[in-house]
Amino acid sequence: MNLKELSAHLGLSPTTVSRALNGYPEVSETTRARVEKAAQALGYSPNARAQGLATGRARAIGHILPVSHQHEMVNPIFGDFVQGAAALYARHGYEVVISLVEDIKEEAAYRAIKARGNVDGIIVHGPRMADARIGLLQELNMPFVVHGRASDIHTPYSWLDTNNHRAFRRATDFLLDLGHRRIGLVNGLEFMDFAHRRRAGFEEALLARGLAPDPALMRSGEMTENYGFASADAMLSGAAPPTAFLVSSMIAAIGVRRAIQDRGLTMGRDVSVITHDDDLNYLRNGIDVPIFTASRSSVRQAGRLAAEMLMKLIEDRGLPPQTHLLEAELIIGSSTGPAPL
Amino acid sequence: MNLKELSAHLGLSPTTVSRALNGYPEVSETTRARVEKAAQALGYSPNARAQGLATGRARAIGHILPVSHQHEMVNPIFGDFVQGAAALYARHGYEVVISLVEDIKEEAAYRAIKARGNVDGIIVHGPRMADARIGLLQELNMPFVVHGRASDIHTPYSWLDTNNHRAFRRATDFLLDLGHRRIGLVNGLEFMDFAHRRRAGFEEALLARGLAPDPALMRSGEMTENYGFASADAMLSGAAPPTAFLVSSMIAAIGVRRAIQDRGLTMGRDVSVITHDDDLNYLRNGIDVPIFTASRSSVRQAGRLAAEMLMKLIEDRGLPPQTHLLEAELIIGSSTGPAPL
DNA sequence: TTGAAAGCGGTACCAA
DNA sequence: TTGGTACCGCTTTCAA
Repeated sequence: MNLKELSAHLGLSPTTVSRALNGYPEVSETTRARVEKAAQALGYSPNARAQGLATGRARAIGHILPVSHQHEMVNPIFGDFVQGAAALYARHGYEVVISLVEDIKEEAAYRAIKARGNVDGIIVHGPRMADARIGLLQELNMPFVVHGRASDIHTPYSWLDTNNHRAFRRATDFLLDLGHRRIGLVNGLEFMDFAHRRRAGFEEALLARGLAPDPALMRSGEMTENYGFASADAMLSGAAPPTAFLVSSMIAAIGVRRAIQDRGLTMGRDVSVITHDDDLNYLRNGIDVPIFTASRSSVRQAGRLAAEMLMKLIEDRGLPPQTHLLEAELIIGSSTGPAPL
Repeated sequence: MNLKELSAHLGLSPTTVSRALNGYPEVSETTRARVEKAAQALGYSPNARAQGLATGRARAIGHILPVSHQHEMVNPIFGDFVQGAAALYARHGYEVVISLVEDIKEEAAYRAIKARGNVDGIIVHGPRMADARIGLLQELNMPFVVHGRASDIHTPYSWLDTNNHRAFRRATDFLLDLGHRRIGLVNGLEFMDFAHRRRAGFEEALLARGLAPDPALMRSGEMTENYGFASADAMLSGAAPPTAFLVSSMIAAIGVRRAIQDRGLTMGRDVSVITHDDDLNYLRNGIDVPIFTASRSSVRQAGRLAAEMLMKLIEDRGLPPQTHLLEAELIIGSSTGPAPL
């Protein structure tokens, strides 16, 4: 059932039927009612491609996942983020299109996405410090919102981020307040913007107490369990091992905890661990780590916010860049908690 | 840059340029080379909507997530599944379109998806026992692959599933072999097909040893942490509490373990827990549960397989239904393991 | 208030 | 081997 058939069925022109269905004012109310009833009854839905071709709008948002050859950056929070966003898009009649883009072919890929024309806007995931995608999308005049930020880019653009700096500043302060002086940082890849900010927050807290960050206690890498294990193991076998760890990812934290256990040390007594990027459920389960929340529900919430921002930008192209900074919570109600020294 | 402009630039007709770019044999090699070079240089990419309108093919696959008003069925494995699938689609030039569909409006939504025409095929997630979507999609002549199965549907259709029955049969046997006789089943909603099959496997194992399934030790519900807690707590406070739990989801298992701990019982000594739907990482971390794998990587693998099946169906409409049954592994190498009685 | 007709950017048939 | 032309299904000007 397409527009032509529907209009023939009604004895009207396609023009009138289109206008009736799209809420144009010049259609008589009786006609509109008749058209809407018939459309409903016959199960007519406009063909999105034809509509898009005629209007130049796709009514779809692209979510771009960078995939890298160097490191397998499967982002575990992506699913929740998209789920939150999709719920909002659906309410506004937008679809979600997901593309995996290899970082090598990035520029060509974005240009092709623009040319292919099946999205009206883009959510950029996993920004690097000096992410070339931002300038590129601006040049292409494609509306976009970055989930995260790019510290080295100084032109204004729309983003939404958690306050990684403050979260790690507070987490470090918390450990320092407990008396810890040698804290190991197991961080993500530091060309990723979030990892950079986390490290900055960590160092700021140390410096504020007159402590010099010790390079031997700071690691950066792709956040796998093995990376967490290797990092913690190396630090623990050093001359002056840490009494606490601040870990940028729950997955890496698993490795860190394994390294601690393998040495016969006791979590929460000999060594403490605080981690980010996690779900509160783990906490309630009595695992002895306080957690900076990037809980599943908070990630969905971020997705919803990002969707809202982007749709606003698409529908009002004159809008200035939108930004939003979410605060991470430090949860301390764990069963044992990090050990004071 | 569109086809018309490109062809004008080359002094050729749009027809010829289109043929050159799409690999038609009747174009001379010199022309093709010239066209391809120019397209590359000028950054031409065909407009997907126009192409789709002309060909009737969208080069996109829809992933439909049912959202329910009764229960918040956010599927935690969805992200990984889509990630696996998307990697395969990308290789074949397909995009992924995600739609959230409310179960109430299901029929209308699927008809609209068909009519809108921006996907060539659909992956159905979260099938129920007698899932109406299967008949509907067949009626609509829309290629589809179900992730899971629908036991009450007997017409042939394409699906890909893990062997839930066998996984739970084996898990139960394992506990029975260790001497457990009172095993609590904390299952998903049993109108969901996977939960039904898991229960069947559980009961089969009991019956095979002449044990009658005890309704007091079997629960069905949406798999949240609180549900796991409430279920386990109720069972443990019963007249004859279970000595082991078989739990259909890691999230619910967290609640189960909390209930055990709250009673002062020790996991892996007083009460054992086996769970499904989990990541091996937890195991390696020494948590004392053996696990039926639906690990993140295995879910991605399932996504890849489903994508492959669906693209085959789309490209060869005459193909008979494709099916694929994945076996879940029982991993027993945990640090403590379930306690023998 | 309604309709005819010209696109939107491609593809594919038919003719040359 | 190449080009002209109709058409995919809808929107939107312009005219009636």
